[in-house]
Amino acid sequence: MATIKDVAREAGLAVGTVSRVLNNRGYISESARVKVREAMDKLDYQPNEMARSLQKKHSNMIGVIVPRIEHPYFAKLISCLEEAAYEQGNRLLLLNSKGIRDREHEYMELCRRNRVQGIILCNGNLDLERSGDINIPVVTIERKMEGGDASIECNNFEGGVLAAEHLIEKGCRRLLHIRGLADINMPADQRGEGFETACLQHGIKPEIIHAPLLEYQLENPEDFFKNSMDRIKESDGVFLSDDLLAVRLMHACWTAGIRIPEDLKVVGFDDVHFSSYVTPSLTTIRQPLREMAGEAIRLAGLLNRKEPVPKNTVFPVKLIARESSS
Amino acid sequence: MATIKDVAREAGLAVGTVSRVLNNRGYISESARVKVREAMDKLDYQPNEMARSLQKKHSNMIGVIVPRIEHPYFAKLISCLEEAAYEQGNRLLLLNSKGIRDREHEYMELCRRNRVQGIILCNGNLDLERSGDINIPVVTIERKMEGGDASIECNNFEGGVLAAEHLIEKGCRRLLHIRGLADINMPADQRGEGFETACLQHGIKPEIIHAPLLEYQLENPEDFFKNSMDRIKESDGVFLSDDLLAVRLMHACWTAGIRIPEDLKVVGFDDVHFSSYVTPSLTTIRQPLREMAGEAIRLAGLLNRKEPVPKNTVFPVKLIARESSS
DNA sequence: CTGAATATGATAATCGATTGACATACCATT
DNA sequence: AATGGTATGTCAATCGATTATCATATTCAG
Repeated sequence: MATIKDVAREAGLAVGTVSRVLNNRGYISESARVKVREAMDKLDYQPNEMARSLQKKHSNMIGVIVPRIEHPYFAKLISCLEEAAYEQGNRLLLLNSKGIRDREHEYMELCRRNRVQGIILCNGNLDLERSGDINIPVVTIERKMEGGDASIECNNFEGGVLAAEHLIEKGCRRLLHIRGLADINMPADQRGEGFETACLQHGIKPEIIHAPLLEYQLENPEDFFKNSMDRIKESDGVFLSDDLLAVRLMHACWTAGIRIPEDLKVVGFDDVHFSSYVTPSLTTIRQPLREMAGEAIRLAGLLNRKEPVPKNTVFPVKLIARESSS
Repeated sequence: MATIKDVAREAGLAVGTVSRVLNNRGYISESARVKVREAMDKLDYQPNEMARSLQKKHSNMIGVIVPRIEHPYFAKLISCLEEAAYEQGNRLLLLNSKGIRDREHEYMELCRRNRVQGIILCNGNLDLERSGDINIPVVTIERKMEGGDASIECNNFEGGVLAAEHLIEKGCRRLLHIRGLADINMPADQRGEGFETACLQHGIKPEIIHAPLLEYQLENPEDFFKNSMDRIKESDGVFLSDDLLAVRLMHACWTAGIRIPEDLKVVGFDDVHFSSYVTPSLTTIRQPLREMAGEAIRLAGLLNRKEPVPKNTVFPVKLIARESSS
């Protein structure tokens, strides 16, 4: 493949001049620009990013570590991150930790080996002390981590409040909250807190069911709903901590003959891809993922340039009313 | 960050020896190995992959270009690709073309700039001639491309046949096929061919509706199903060219009071994440994505080493019977 | 006409690792 | 004692770009 020297020779210019054209630095005449561009086209030249990164001491990549690519929430998040990275001239090095601690740690080191500009860490389980000495900016999304440089989350508490108020407004009085049980303290736990708080303010004491999750999914959906069905039947409005859980509940209700929304109104959280087209379509709390992803990438860039950034940014959420609570 | 020289100094060895330990090449004593490992740990050394890639003339990355990350089919595919890449020591450079021709082409060049080992091209629209002179292996998945070095697909035709036979076996006689209309000739078109062929063999002439797609999704679902509802009502079994389409059909049927599976049996294609838990759960044709992804990564590696590979590999499909056709 | 601004060339160092050539040891065998 | 395998050191080139320095040449304004 052609190198910058080939381009210089072809254009009849010095290597330094070509480099200045490429990086738009110093004095360059229009004629030089044209000559370089023509030579590049003729030789089908693409600058070697490896060499550039080596010289610049960092690549143009951003490492993204998620626990599950296929999960619709993460799929959406990755999509937003890719778009944001593209806009800011960065690339995504996508790494799937599968919630495996060792894998997550291994991927952090891999990011260092590749001299990424920053690491976006989504949820996951990484313990703090092991990654304390990483000298690459770490931005977390929807996850607490003391070792991180910046964290981004949505207003989970407010989301719970919105869900409660919506259900109450729709006439529900026997409220239930089903929350996924993660192994460490996550910002998402605040969803339930907000829900409870709002319920109590309206004089309602909600039921709460903890659902054991494995890699962000129910371990055994059939058993879980079978065991919980009595309590579900006693309620007329339920808020689930994520849309995946909500859709599974709706399926269990369909099987059990509980009609949604007539018998039971359902509100989820996240507003993932399928939420708008499942049957019935799902009322949910939407996280502004596009904005959150954009901010994460932006902060990673700022941190890379040693500029100060806010330690924690909270984005507003919005209730999207659909059929499941109409 | 520590360099190989620092490690050599710390271990009291020469740079060459350290390099040989790192790359497991030539003669190395156990004591040298230990000393190097200890020095690496002490200095928290991570080899600079940029420097390595520059020297080796290719990175350890594989570029993956998809038209939509968030689409559940691609999310699953990306997940499988990441896993396969991990197993073979490669990383994923994830690029979302959004079906935009220029973006896809831009991303191909970006892959060249990053000296990726290979490019996995999923569906998408890239025209052939523009990428003919790419000197990086290109493996396509579910997509025809003359310029590609290898293509991988599932047995789409057979999938259509399985769908038809399943519906007929379940007692359906008024069969319908709704297919997404892509702008170029894709392997997925064979799904409909297989369906038709099998129907005709059983003496049934299926109805066919073409659904206009935009970026692998219905442009206007409400209008589409409103306009098609009469023909849908006349049938008792429908095969859709993908699960996303199938779920939207099920929603439209729910709205229109058509019961699934009692009034209409539904079969989709792909077996994406939600297919097993939507209401009702969706009978579908499963592509062996894990195997297809593994093969794609494997072929990219072989091609990179100039080894011969099969030009086209077709994987078997399997019908997964669920509630929507029971 | 002179000095400043503009434009480019030539050259070399640098980023961090790989690799090969060559030299030099220390062991075992035979 | 000679031979050959094992283990390592030294040194230098290389990958492809960036960047700084210094030199040179042109152009233009005052």
